[in-house]
Parts: sequence; C-alpha cells; structure tokens
Amino acid sequence: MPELPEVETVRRQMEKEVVGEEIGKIEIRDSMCFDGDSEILVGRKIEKVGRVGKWLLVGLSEGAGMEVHLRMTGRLVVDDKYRSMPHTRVVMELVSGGALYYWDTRKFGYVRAWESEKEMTKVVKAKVGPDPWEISDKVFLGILKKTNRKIKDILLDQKVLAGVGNIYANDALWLAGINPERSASEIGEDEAKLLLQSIREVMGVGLASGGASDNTYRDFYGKSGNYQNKFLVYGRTGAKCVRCGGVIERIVIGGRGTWVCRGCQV
DNA sequence: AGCAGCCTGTCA
DNA sequence: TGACAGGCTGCT
Repeated sequence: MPELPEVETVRRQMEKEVVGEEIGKIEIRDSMCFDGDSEILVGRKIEKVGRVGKWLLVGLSEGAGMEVHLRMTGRLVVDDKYRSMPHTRVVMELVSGGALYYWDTRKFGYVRAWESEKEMTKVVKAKVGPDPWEISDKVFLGILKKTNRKIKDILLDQKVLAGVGNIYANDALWLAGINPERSASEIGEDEAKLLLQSIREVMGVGLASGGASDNTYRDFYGKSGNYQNKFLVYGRTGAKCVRCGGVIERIVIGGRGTWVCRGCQV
C-alpha cells in the first residue's frame, strides 16, 4: 500500500492540520496496532511531522515521538466518521476537538509511542537507505554492481532506497525499459541513471496525483488519490503496452506480483 | 538471500 | 475455494 508518495501526502496534510494540537485521551481498540506506552502521548503537543521512507515520524513536546507505519492497509485520518468505522484500531483525541484515527483492516500497520524522538529517528533511519532524491547516480550504480539479485528485488529493498514499493518499482522499471528479472550487476551506467530518474519521475507523478488508491489507501482527510488511473504497468495484466503495443504480462519476483512488457523491457 | 508469517477482505 | 493484495520481520 502506501509507498513514499502516499506517506508523503499524508505527512504534508497532517503537518498543515495538526501541528500545535495537543493529544488528549487515547483509546486503543486493538492492541495489535499499538506499541509502547500510550500514556507517553497524552498531554503532548504535536510539534513536527516527518517521514523516513514509508515511516511517519511525529515529533512531540518534551522530546517524545510517535511512529506510524501504514504497511498494507493502514490509514491515518482526521475525518470523524472514522470514530464509528469497523476497522478503526486507535483513536487519539485532540484537546481542541476532533481526533486522529488509525484505521487498518489487515492490522499489519501500527502506531508506536516513544519517550525519545531522537531514539525513534535513529532506530528507523538505521533500517533504511536514502530517498530516491538523496542518492547519486554513482552511488546507486555502485550498489547495483555489487549484487546478483534481480533488479526489482533491489528496488524493493528499503536499505537500498527508502520508500519504493511494488507499484512504483514496477512502473519505474517499465519507464526505464528495463526487465525486472535482470541481475542488478548487469545494469549499465546509462541504464542505472535512467532507472533512478524514472523512479523519481513516477513517484513525482504519484505525489502530484495525491497517491495511488487502487485498493485501500486514503489520505489524511480520508480522500482517494488518482495515481491508480495512471498506472503504466502495475496491475495491468493483459493490457496493451502504450509504448510498443505489446501485451503486459504478470510474473512473480520475490513472491510479489510483477508486471512487465516483454516487447520493450529488455 | 529467500521465504513463511502476520491478518482480513475481495475477486475469479 | 483458492489466489492475491500497496510491507516488513524474523527465521532458516
């Protein structure tokens, strides 16, 4: 679900709407979706809303922190209709009115309370590499050269690039004309450069579209994005490739659905 | 490095 | 009924 563009969309909206608000009572409806001591959050003000890869990292007063990961089906919303929705797992009241709702059907995602924002950031940063905009062509190529894993597997590895998920990995590989099954070490300098540029391009379009709501993603206001109408290959089994007229095929790489046009992804 | 597992819902 | 779903973790 939420990949970098979706999480960044939520981050920007949340920053705009609730910075300065104080968190009141917290209701944990399903303990699977909450980790740590919820008392840490109570009475704390929301000071900043950051993002590291697909992790949302909220800075609170007195140096505390709140980590949110949406995983596959999570939503972090302010829309009060979520108070009575079936899969709302955590309700965090805001003292001035309203609440933050964590909603998640599959319960893979979570909200986690941290005494120390510093520690939270350190721990999360240790799990991921740079954003696609933070890495140079040269460093990216260097990583690819060192492994024989399939290029698509590498794109999904959060230690290599933070924030790339299945949708944007598939679409970026198509845009770059690279077959997802190829060994990363065989990607040439020009191709690596084009691939990195393609990742930035598709994620840029995703962000400008408010994210992809193919399935369950919703933004901070509970609204859908539009990138699902712009998928290049993701999920388009049997559709015609707009570049070469070939047929888009579904294969599996690393247990994940993978879409490829064999006509123009070589 | 690769793969099951986490959990619930939808679609073929 | 079985396959599959935007992700990560922990185990082999």
